Amino acid sequence: MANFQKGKVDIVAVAKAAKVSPSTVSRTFNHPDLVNPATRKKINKAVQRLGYIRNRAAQTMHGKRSGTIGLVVPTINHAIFSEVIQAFSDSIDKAGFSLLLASHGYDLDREYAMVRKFLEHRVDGVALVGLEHSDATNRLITQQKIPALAIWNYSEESPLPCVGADNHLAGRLAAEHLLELGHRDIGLIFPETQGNDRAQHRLSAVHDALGEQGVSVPDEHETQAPYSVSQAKQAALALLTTPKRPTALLCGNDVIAQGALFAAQKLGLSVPDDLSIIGIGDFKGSADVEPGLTTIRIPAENIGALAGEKFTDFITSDDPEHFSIRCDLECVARQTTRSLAT
Amino acid sequence: MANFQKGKVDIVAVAKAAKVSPSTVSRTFNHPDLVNPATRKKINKAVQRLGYIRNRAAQTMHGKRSGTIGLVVPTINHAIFSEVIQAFSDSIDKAGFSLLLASHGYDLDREYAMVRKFLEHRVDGVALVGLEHSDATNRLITQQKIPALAIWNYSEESPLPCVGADNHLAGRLAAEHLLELGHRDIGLIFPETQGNDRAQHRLSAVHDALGEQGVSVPDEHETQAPYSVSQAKQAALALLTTPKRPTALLCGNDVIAQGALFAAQKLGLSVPDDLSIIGIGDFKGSADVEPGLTTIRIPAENIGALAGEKFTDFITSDDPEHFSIRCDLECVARQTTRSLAT
DNA sequence: AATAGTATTGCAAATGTTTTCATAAATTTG
DNA sequence: CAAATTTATGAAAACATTTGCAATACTATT
Repeated sequence: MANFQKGKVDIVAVAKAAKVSPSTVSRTFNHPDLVNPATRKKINKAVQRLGYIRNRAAQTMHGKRSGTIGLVVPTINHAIFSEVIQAFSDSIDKAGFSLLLASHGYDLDREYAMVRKFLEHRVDGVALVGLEHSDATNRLITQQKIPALAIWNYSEESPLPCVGADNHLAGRLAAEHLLELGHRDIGLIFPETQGNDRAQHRLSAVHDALGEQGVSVPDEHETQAPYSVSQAKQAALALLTTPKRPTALLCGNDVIAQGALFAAQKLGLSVPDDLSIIGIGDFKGSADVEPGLTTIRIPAENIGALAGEKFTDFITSDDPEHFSIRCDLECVARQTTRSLAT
Repeated sequence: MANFQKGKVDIVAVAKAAKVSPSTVSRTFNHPDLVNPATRKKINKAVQRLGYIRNRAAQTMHGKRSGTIGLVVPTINHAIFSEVIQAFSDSIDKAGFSLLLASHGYDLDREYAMVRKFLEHRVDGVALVGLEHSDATNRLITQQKIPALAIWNYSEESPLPCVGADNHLAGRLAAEHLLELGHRDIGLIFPETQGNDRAQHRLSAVHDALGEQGVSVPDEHETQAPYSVSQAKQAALALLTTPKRPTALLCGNDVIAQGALFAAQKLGLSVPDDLSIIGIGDFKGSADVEPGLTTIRIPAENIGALAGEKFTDFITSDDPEHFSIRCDLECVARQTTRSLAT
């Protein structure tokens, strides 16, 4: 039972089955208050019986919203972003939107391609991670007048509305924490900053903060590692076996910090007695490592949820007003850092 | 420059600008070989100048594929699935498809709702995680004749084509590894199995394998924890402080195993000397923990990539043929397990 | 009971594309 | 050079909806 013969079930099939006009069926969905309750019941029964499912493509063509939001992230499978995606997804789902997701692997040209693809699907908005995008992308967004949003980063100068944290501040907080604890020989492990403004902002702020206290980082104590525990571990192993080992490691994010922690353990160094380690991010799990990782907490869930909420508001509002939100950062001192002053 | 006045740019605007008919513009996109190269050039120039972007909604309405595939996962932000999502996304992207993503938090009714939502968007296929779905979902899929695929699990009896690993086997392999090492007092930490056939299959296979060797697990050595490092750590702490501590812990997955590892470290137990720990999954990072986690490797990337490839093939093929693929498992012995036989 | 509303429904046009069919132009063939 | 192909283009119908407008039926008012 259900699903009539082979034919497609569209709104006119339903109309026929309920002995009304297609317009009335359409109205039952879109303006139920305009149709007689009795008729509505008939129609719903027909819908049920035929297994009719609305066709958003047809609606979209008509100028209605598509009900989709495109999100383009650097990568999906790094703890960093998967939390934001989850929160964002849940949040827009509440407002009835579906998520189109794509990743570009830190390649801004691919990011452009993804945004284009989403525009073909007539998404109601595009959310991007970070503030650094190709000119082509920016042009595309303004030209097509598509609602756009930058997630994860916050900056006053952002051309796009944004919801996120100030990465300069994140870097500064991390540096200041170590400085306060008396560290002067500080090693730095950051990812490639090209096309990654998060990392870039953090790193430059770290240098600024250290510089203000007259601390400089020798070249052999500053190294690069991608956001991968194993590669960060390798990089940290190299750094920690240089002649004059630093007393603290400041890492571009928690994944790297975790790698550094494992490297230290591998070398038999006691953390935090022989070496302090601080990360940035406070990802799921950072609290649970042994010892618990000291880090600058970036509220990923908050950011994702807030971004989704504000963005859908923006999209559905008649007179949308611009917004940008700076989410608060916090230094979470756990067990991987300690004061040198003893 | 570019973007003419305020008006919408559609295919007829382009046609007008290039002084051809809309049909020709459409053909330029869909069957370029049928149109004169000179005309094509004119049209492309017009497209460029007007900033025209094709409208897939209109195409879809016409019966063309929407170019989207819906993927419904339990959660996005657990390492378990984020890797599969990443690989699947990349894989279908190569075939020109976009990913609609949703999560249901292990609630099969929400899964149904998500699938429905995707059908409204006229996705070209739906991929689900696992083999256990609500009747409503199964009915919906067959009724609507939508290509569907189960990812992550493999089973002969699956009503849906599937690409994944045999979780029974995974559980069995883990149990056998511990048995071979001589362990008889084995603790089990698994997530709630309700609505999670992966966990359920693994757990029942573990019991079977242990039972075959006459090993049984006392109630106080079998506990539940969700896929969360911190909660697993709590559960493990409780389990490890029972009067007669087991010599080995078999964990439902690597996240739990990692939590167990941290718990052991917190209690001052040496792994693997005082306690062996084995996980299931081999997630990113499992190799890098200190000590490296012994686990049953489930090739998430492979599964995601293969699933995407086969599924898009299936969808685009004229005479699609059914497929199901069982991905190989492997016991990766690292440093968290050791033999009791000394 | 006639008038003015109001509630309910249907008709038809519009949305942006693709594709079939027909036509015109160019090219090949005998 | 005429006939037969082939190539290139356009006209129009079709796809599944929504919505403004018009028509009808019903209710309330005097």
